[in-house]
Amino acid sequence: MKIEDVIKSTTAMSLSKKTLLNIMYTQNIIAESFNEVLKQHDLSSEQFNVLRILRGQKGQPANMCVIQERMIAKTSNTTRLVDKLLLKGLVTRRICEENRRKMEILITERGLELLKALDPNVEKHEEKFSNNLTQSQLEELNILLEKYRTF
Amino acid sequence: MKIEDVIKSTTAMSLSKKTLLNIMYTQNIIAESFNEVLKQHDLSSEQFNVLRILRGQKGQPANMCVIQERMIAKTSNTTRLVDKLLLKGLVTRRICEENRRKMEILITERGLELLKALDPNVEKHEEKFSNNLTQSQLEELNILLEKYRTF
DNA sequence: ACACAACACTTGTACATACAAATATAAATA
DNA sequence: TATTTATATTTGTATGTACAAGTGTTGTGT
Repeated sequence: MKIEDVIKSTTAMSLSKKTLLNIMYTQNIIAESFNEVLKQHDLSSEQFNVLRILRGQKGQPANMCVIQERMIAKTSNTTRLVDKLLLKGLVTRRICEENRRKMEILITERGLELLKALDPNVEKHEEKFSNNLTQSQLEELNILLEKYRTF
Repeated sequence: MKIEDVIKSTTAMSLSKKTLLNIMYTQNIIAESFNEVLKQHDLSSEQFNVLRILRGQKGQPANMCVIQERMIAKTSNTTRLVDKLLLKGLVTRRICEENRRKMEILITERGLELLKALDPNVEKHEEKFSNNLTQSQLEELNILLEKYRTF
């Protein structure tokens, strides 16, 4: 479906605007699909993101700054996301003794199990969109997006 | 900046995942830039979107369904967005007499003036990102995104 | 040692989203 | 006509985001 049809635009629009809307809308479609995957496990995509980062630490605790800088949405409120994960028993949080300003966040066994259960569906979700493009088209898309961002 | 550096990824990831993250992140950058443009006028991007749709009606009232289906984020809560715009005097709302279930939303003179004042900045915002790509690269990007969405 | 800035994180408030349930009106059907 | 179904919109609750202000801890300069 062309982006013009998506927003039922009647008048012509510039290529710049069209491209921008196309990216915004595509992200929206991806996000909705991802939420669908996570819904059955009562997890938001942002909570999943935090868990994914913590698993990547491989046993090492992560403090709030580290989580923050690895998030895709850099302005997420990490404190509140971790609060929610704590309530669900998916992470632990304790004060870092070397620097009492910092927090040490760790993913629990239960958190790891949840991610493991989600893995196949997450992968399916990621590949679903790429299926209609060849490897070189995907590479081209990545290059174009990266260029688009650098102004 | 490559997407791997953005999320400080240490391990390799599939091209599918990389592409998906690239789109998500690019949207985030666009959204932040747009908020910057709107902030000085105390408008959120979603509120702007509603106003933009209403201007497109060219004097014809729009009901909630029409607004909803033209939004980029299809799950926005239109009622509350219109509530906010009403408080600011940027739109009017009245019950449609032909079908009392429907609402007739119209942009006010003040709303039109606000959009007019924003137009140059919005256009600058849209073109800022496209500047590093040629026309044919932009067209290619649009084609790839559209393909990416259709699975 | 003391004052002060910098850092790491939390909290408050307003706004927006996601989803389900509720309300009101119109259309369809028996 | 009465009942049911569909349509259009609103409302409630939980979650997340944006931004600014607040709290506690550490580092720096005098």
